[in-house]
Amino acid sequence: MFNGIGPMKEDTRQRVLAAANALNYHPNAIAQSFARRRSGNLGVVLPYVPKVHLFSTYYFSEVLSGIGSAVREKGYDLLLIFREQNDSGDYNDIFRSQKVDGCVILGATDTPRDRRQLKQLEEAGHPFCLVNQHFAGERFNEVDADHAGGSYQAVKHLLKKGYTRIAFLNGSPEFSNSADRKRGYTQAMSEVGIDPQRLQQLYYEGNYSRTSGQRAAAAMHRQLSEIDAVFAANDRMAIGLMQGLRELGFIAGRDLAIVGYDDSDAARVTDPPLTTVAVPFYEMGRLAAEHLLNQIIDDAEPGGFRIKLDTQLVIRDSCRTAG
Amino acid sequence: MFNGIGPMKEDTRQRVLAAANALNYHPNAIAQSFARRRSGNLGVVLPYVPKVHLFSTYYFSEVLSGIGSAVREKGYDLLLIFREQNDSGDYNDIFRSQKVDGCVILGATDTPRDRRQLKQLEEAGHPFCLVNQHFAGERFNEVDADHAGGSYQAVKHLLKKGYTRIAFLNGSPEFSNSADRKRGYTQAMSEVGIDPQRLQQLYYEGNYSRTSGQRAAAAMHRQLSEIDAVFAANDRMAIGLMQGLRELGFIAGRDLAIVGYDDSDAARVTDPPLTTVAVPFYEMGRLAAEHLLNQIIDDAEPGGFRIKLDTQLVIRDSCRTAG
DNA sequence: TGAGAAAATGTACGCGTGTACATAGTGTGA
DNA sequence: TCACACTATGTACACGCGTACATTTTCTCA
Repeated sequence: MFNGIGPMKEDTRQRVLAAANALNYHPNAIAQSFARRRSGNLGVVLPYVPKVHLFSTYYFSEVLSGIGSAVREKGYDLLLIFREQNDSGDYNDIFRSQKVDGCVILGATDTPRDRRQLKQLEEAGHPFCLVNQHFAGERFNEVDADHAGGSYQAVKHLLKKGYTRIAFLNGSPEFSNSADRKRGYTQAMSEVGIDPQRLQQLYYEGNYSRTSGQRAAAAMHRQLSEIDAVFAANDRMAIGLMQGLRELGFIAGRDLAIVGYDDSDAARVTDPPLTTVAVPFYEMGRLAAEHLLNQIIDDAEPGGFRIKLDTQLVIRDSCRTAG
Repeated sequence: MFNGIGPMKEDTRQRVLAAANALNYHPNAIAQSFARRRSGNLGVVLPYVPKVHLFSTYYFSEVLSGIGSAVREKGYDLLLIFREQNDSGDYNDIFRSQKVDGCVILGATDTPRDRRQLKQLEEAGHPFCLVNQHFAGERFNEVDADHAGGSYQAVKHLLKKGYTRIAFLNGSPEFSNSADRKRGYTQAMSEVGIDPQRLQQLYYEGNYSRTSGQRAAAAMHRQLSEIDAVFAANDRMAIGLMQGLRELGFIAGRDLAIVGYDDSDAARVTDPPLTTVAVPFYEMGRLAAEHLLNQIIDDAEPGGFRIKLDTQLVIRDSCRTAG
């Protein structure tokens, strides 16, 4: 009735609208969904660990806002789906009940399990899009950021300032962007002739949490004489690291340089303010939802889409030591 | 068919289940919603200012996680609804399309406009619950925290440490919790005999953003000789204030004491760490969704519910000056 | 063993919309 | 003016499930 298919006499149109108004008629979205066999919902999948709240609030809320903005413009609604890690159920469950027409997936990991499940989704023809995650060898829809480039910039900056003994505190390796950052770091370091074996000594690993950064401080402390800078894979770890080191008597920005990653709100409020790499999370969410909905609604983007946005170094005081 | 109404022979039950499995049958959630005239969705309304991302990430993501946890347990889904401030459309629009059976409303303001719209919702019989907001004189469902008490504790703590010239940096007055905090502050100050007129001189107002805290620093600077402590209505403003003051040469925790509010992640990472008031946001979200769903699903809680949780002072270094 | 009650199962209809198709209307050119 | 094409409007059915109610079976107690 209001589907706008076929032209209509303007007069009739007005009369109907008036009547609808008079009767206080409002189309029932569920009945519409039912009839056109489409939910009008876009799912957003978030990793969910019971009791542990979102591990990176900044990242998720930015992406979510971006998705929300795109979704609103397309007249879709946004269904939030928390996915438990231990879930025996796979991504397909999300689509089974047909409550969503497509999914933006956040926090997918490049593990055999997730890979398999995503492949199943693809084979079942369910539209989805990965954000901030790249699956090499697959043709999944994805919106990623150039983390290799961002890391390269960050490390290059440290090198330019004269630091050479640059440790790398990476996050969980199951995320593709961890590998990306490692690549950027390695490239920058290799270019100035630092050999791979040395790089191994400079490598630390956390899990992107502040606590893991703090823990790394202790480990780093043992070889602190051989380190004059640290590049951390996200701001939270960088901040934890700063705190941990401070407790051991080492001040970031004075005794050694620290660079973070994400340019989260927190990076501005630390002491000293954190040099970091800005990632356009909002825009990434927006683009992911936009393109995915194009695909769903208009059958556009037949080949799918793989977008990679630029990152940008933001220089603050945490890398301004004597060096 | 699978509604579980009426008993069934166990044998039949098994056979049907087996068949369903064999045919890879999955009930269609939309058809179910349609038939039982219930969406199975709980809406969560977030204030949305285009281009400006969520103004208090910590608060929203905590509440959202809590809601998510309750919703999951009840077999409901979570529909995110961004509400533009200038929206001519009212809260009723959310229910018109019947995509949600109820709503948790975040960031409602105690303004005539919002009040009127909420009253309309109530009259229309649409279940909803306010979080972190109290409407005096109404019987709306709500889950609030004891902000008057929290503020009272905070200020009392400062007084006990010997500070008496305590300024109050409040947030936007249209939120009821701003008034609550003011009340707690005023009570604590009055109890030690500080007269109302003096309190007016000590009153500042921001809008809960970090920038507004930073701006307040300039204003405060003019009468800094008469201030030895500041109680800020949230952490973000407290942090902005600390930064602003630092630029003017005044260090929190050394030259004057600062207490924030929320116990957000950021409070732990500032220098010095921020004394603040912890609010159980996660629990609040959880309770709101839980009780609201009880009301919706089981017709429970006939009189509605009004819950108020305790807050707790968390003492860190930002209020440890000479005082 | 039979009648009546209770439990189990089967059946048909309705929910509110989209859509394909049938029908009525309008316009154009010979 | 008639035939034809094209456009506007009207109609009926399907979507996949819940549910009320009709029907059949089982059970109970006399």
